[in-house]
Amino acid sequence: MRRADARSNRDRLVAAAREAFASAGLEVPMREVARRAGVGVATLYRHFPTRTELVATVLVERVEECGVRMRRALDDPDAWRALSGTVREFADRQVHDRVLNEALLGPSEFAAAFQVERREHARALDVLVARARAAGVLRDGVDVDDVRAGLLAIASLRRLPAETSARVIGRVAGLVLAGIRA
Amino acid sequence: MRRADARSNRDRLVAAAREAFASAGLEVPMREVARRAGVGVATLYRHFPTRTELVATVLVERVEECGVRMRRALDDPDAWRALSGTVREFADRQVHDRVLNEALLGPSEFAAAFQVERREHARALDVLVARARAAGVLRDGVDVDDVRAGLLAIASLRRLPAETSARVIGRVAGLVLAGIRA
DNA sequence: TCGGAAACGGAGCAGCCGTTCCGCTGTGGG
DNA sequence: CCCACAGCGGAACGGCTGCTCCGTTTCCGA
Repeated sequence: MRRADARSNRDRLVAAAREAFASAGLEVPMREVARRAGVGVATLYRHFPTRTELVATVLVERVEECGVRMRRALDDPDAWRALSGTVREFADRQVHDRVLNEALLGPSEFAAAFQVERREHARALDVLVARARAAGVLRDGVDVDDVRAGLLAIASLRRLPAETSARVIGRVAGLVLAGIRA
Repeated sequence: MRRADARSNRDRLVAAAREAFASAGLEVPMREVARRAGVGVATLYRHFPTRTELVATVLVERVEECGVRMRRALDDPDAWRALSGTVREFADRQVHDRVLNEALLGPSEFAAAFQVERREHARALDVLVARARAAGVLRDGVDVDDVRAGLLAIASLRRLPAETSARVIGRVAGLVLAGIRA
């Protein structure tokens, strides 16, 4: 990538991929990403030798963003607000960016690229749930696996058509929160 | 289908399709269904001109079975037991037969073939929820759309790998029930 | 028994997909 | 300014899918 045009094409590809993934899901054809970026498929493949690498590249930035929010939640002194806010943010992301959670939950082919982040995320969730339980705001018997199952359920609603998914996801998030609260 | 061998092949195809759909999901290739039935693809296509018709044929029997259970729930004098039992049965079906709910919920390509059943199902759920609310066992503000969203969430967990889905679905069902109960 | 229609099997078609090849283009160091 | 070569576009490949065509086999009534 010694030439300036190559770098600019790379940037346009990443931007096009981010946009395409967010709006059409992770399974948009490579041709479509190239088309949106206004380049040929060969150019796309020169910068990202496989589909997986393109997805991983787009996802790292989102995952980092996500880590920031998690750390902010950990700083919240109100244990219930921290946990419920995390669940709601997660649901929101599902609505506006149908891609991200695939990297953090679910046995996705991209999971391998984010092992470290996934573990960090899981540990943060452990802490949030433990603190909520210590604060007595959780229903008896609820554990972190329940919360994780709830998040997974929200995440798997991503495949619904966009018009209905926002409404359904919102309701499910409310149900999950009501279901774990004391 | 004037010949006996044709009828027997048809039966074998339906059996193979039911088995294949239940274990591998609705998207198994037609070739694979034909292979399991021990016939050629042309035979499969002669009996079921499109993939959709095959799926619909396999699903009707399940859907009817489902209607029976719904009617049984409507007869239950205990409103909470009727509703929660329905949710749990729904979750169970998701675990053991990853196909059925696609026909009853969700904007699937097969929805059209089951309009009547879907409407009946929806009305029965309306009644179950209305009775549960009248009995005072529902949390304030919970309506039938919340329950439907919960069912949809359970249904969309179907794509998880079989080992984990049973556990996750069970937990989500518990969460949903806890989330709607007073 | 026998012959024609019914039913069959599997190669083949069209249309997706991710990925690669290769001849041309246009950038930028000398 | 100029031309080597990094970088490009898009046709093409291989592999998947749902679905069709057609030569061959098999049933079954007369």
